[in-house]
Amino acid sequence: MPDQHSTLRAQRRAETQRAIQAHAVRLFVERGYDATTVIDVAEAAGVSPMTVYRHFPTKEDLVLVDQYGRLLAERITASPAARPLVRRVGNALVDSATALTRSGTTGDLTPEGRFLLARLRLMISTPALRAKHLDNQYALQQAIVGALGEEAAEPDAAFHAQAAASACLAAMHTALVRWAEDEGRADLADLVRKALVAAFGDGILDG
Amino acid sequence: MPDQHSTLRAQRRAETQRAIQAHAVRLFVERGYDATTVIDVAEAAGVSPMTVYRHFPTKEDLVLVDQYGRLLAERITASPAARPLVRRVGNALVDSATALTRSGTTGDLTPEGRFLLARLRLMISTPALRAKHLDNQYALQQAIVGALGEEAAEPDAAFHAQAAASACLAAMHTALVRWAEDEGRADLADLVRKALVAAFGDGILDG
DNA sequence: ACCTCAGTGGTAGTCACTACCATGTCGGTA
DNA sequence: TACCGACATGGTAGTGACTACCACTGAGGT
Repeated sequence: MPDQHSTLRAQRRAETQRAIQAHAVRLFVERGYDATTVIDVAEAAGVSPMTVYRHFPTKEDLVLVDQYGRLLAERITASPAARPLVRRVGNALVDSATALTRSGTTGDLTPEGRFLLARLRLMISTPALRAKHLDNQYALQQAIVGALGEEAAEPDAAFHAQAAASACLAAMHTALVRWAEDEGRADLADLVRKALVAAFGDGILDG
Repeated sequence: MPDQHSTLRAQRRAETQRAIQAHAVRLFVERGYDATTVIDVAEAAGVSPMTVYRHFPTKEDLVLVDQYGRLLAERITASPAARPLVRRVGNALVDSATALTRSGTTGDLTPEGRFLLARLRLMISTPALRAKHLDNQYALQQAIVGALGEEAAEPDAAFHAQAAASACLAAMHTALVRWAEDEGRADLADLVRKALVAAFGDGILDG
């Protein structure tokens, strides 16, 4: 069974990766990003420095790598193409925020939410992380615009698409920063909704 | 005359800095950013590597440092505070674009415009430069929002201000990218105007 | 003539990251 | 059961960005 083979390997690999990232973020929070070397992270995780680099191409990726960016992009491209772009993006943002931070029953932060909060604080306060994070967001913006296809072929349409996509992502970013400053007490999905309404008016939201 | 003293010193320093940056950008364009070391730049400029670092804190700043960011910020904060933010920012962007790229009489690109074009292409194509450039833009956004003072104290107003400022800067960025892709043939101020209109409608522009 | 100090150069070191090769170990196969 | 292959990992040696510390020089101002 080659399926099970690769599956087990992948699980093993994913677990190692998760452990390395968890130790990295913990150390970065405790000692600061710049004051922590990749060797420190490797020792804490019980692996060699080379293994760290095998799982994370750069030190920044120890904080920035997550599944949510790809998940968000999939969610956006999977939404009905007939609807306006800002609604598609807006709903994907709100849905993701809800799923990621609160458990439905208790309303408390999920462990993933707490981890995201720690990573966000690092991203906001550390210049190197902030810069690369913004570049990732810009790449997502280009992916969103690219998903429009020929719709954005002419200059004017392209300007519109870039403006709409960047405004969506800026709204998300503003909401994330506010959420992090608030220590995660506010509801992230709510903040995203408010930021989107502030940028585009009430029309974006469903229901 | 302590004035002349510091003035002459500053001129000397500024000239060295300009020469280093010119050689750096030329080499980056010729050989590529990653394939060019700071030592290469230092040798080309006829100075020691340490002198390069004295004038530019990081290798990225060899491409990113310019006076226009500060100039733009001053222009924005100097504009009448009574007017809407997007109009203030928009007019400052259009004015700066006009001043920086075309001579009034011939309509050709100024040397500064050609230099800006080369730097822009590097910023767009090199990940490290793009990331730090986006972080600089984000810092400018925060400065713009900060210039609003208590106007943006409440959450809702802050969301509005962040959304407006980021949309302005995204419009500028879109125009700059389009201008660079067009090899500088189009009129930058025109592109900025079109991007602003695409984002906000006709209302932003004066006259 | 002397002093000051900004601008510059040298040396040695840290750290992120890479290329190349060796090892082990686990899953599938004869 | 004995073997094989492939992937995850470890080691070594290097490059390049960047810093800390100290020394020199030359152009002001007294």
